Amino acid sequence: MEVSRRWVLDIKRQPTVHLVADRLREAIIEGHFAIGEPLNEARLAQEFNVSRTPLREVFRILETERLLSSEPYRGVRVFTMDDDETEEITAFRIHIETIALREAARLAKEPLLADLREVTARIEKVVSAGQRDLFAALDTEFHDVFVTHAGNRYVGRAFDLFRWRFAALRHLLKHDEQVLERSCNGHRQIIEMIAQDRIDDACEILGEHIQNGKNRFMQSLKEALPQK
Amino acid sequence: MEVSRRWVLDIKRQPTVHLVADRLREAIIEGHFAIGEPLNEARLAQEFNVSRTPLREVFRILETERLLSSEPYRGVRVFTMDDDETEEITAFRIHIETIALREAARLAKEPLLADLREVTARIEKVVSAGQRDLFAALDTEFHDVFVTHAGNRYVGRAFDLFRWRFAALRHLLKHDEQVLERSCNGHRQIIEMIAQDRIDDACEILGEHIQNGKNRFMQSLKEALPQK
DNA sequence: AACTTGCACATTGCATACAAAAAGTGAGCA
DNA sequence: TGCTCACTTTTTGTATGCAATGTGCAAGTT
Repeated sequence: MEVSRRWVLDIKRQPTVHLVADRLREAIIEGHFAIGEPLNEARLAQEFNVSRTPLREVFRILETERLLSSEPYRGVRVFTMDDDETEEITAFRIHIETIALREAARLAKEPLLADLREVTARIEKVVSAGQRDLFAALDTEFHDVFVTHAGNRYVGRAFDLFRWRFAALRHLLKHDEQVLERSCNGHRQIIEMIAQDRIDDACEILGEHIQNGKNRFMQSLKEALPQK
Repeated sequence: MEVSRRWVLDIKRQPTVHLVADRLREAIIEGHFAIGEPLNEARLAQEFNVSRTPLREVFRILETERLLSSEPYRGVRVFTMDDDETEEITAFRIHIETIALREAARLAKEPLLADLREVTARIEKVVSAGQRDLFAALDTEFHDVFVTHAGNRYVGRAFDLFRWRFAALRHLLKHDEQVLERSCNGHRQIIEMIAQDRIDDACEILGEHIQNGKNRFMQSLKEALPQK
């Protein structure tokens, strides 16, 4: 059995479905489509230089990930979120991130703190340089740190239930100086609380931090959805 | 808008992908395939009386739901779980069900209790009749009650991350009288604690209840996986 | 004018055909 | 026996064509 050298050959061609799925997911996250925008199979297939068959498989994947929604014989469109869902996703996000924070602090406190500080340093550099457009991506990174140290794949998958949506929506947000400053403050406080083993306090602040973003999201969503 | 009579026309044909996806998912859950069993596209398509094209879309859906895993050019197979994953899924399940219990008790205590009691009554009837094979499905129902009353779609989706797997695996479990009795006891205690607004205690018992099942699952999985 | 009806066109759903990769087979050889 | 290598068979991956469904528009009716 030639399994021993398998890794050598792993440059092998990936089926187009994976490639296209990754590219389309990224395109959605990067905001290249509007919220709720319908996607035309034939046209999109042509743009990706593939046939409709693999593209349809991609649609089913992203549909299951809830980045797309579909109706029979009417095609797929980019996800949307109403106010109810925004409330629910926020409540859920607080739950999951709290779990991740607690687990990460319990299992790997020092690596966690190191990574949080590293990301925070980059954030502050960006903020003080006035590059507000870069903030959102880094903020996402900050929150990702908790999951990566929580050491539980299912927590990661639960995270994925909202991560893509927030990633996609963050392009709608406008950050002013005040918001950025408050957000950075939150990050600093969370790190401090973890360092002092005041985990309950850290979770409390994390929850408020997430909650703070919610209303701004809801506002941005309304502006992005003129329909009805 | 003619939405008022929409139900009249709702007999319209569902695309086969949905139908096949539901049937295949159910087949996996009902244990018609072995853990890790490879699925042959052409053969399965023939059995479902569809072509390979829609079946492949179904594969992508169930793959994203993690009921199937796939390797390029080597097809898909039914999921498996190693010990690590069993640990992680159990820890995660406790987290999510605890969240669901708390939210349900907060938002809809009385309907929650009513449903829990109703399911419990059916469970006890089945147990006292010695129909042990029906127990697992009803136990799943018991746990579902928390989610349905938690009023948060994302909690439901997080639940789905492990629900299908447990549903599929429960067919591997053998229940003896003692285990069933202990399980019923757990249910009764949980209901009692919720009724008395002792939510922390209820969560504690729920956690132990779930944890109890873990080792039996791990044992059953080992027996079902002779490979290596 | 508002509201249906019929029809052409656009788009999705599915089956088939072909291409590409993996798995199986067996002869040849040490 | 155990190994390699060429070849065949099987299986997966992708493209194309046709059928089924939805959409838009214009003519006809009240």
